[in-house]
Amino acid sequence: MTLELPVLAIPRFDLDPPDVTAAVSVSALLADRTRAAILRMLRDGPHCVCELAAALGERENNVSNHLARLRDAGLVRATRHEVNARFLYYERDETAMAHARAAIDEVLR
Amino acid sequence: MTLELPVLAIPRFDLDPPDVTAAVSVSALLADRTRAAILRMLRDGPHCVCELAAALGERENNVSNHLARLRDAGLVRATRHEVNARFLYYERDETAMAHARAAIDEVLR
DNA sequence: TTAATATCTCAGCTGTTGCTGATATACTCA
DNA sequence: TGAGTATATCAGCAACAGCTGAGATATTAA
Repeated sequence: MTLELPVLAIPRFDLDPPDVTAAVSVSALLADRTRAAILRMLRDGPHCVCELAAALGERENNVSNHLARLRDAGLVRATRHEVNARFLYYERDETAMAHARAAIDEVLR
Repeated sequence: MTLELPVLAIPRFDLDPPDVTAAVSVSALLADRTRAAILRMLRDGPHCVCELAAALGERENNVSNHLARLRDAGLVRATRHEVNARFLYYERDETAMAHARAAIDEVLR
């Protein structure tokens, strides 16, 4: 398969810059091993901070910080456990996740 | 819709950390407005550095730097124009783009 | 060959981001 | 109520990434 170039080399200087702010915000969140792993782990169901921290070998306050970033972005939310309310279980907001995916797809598709 | 939590609050400390290195690398590339916009613009066909720089309001050496990052990652490649070989036209490697998308989908899906 | 254009490379500065350590809050159980 | 557990918050430090400015290479046209 061969490259399709304009017949004459006449650069166009009237092109509009695409709006990629949504994709960039989401990517910045995913561009960290801890946050990406958290989102991947929450695919399989809710987890509390101590479970995530243990699995990732990270300190809990560190994981908590990253969860705060994801919470601020609306990608996850927390619920206290009914039986033992000292555990905060985090789960993904699947609607927000779908939007995030769509924003990145707009660039990569 | 209600949150599905374990009946008893018994944290699991035997969970495996997911491998998210591919998704993190791609996201780091997308987490920059210039690079994301370049990839989006190249969706519509090849462009030379000066076109991309003009559309984005960025300096050409800056855009060239970002293109080098995308090239090193295998996401784009460059070809000199047949008629006027001083223009380097960049195009996406759609196979690499598909892999990038799959890596991110593994986290967001 | 010389001048101009298009692109690349890189050192140095700077703003951003993640981690650490300390402290605060919330909940449970004795 | 007090001790212990789970989580949150935040200031300060260190590492990293992007931009600038300068200089190099490649191609074309005069």
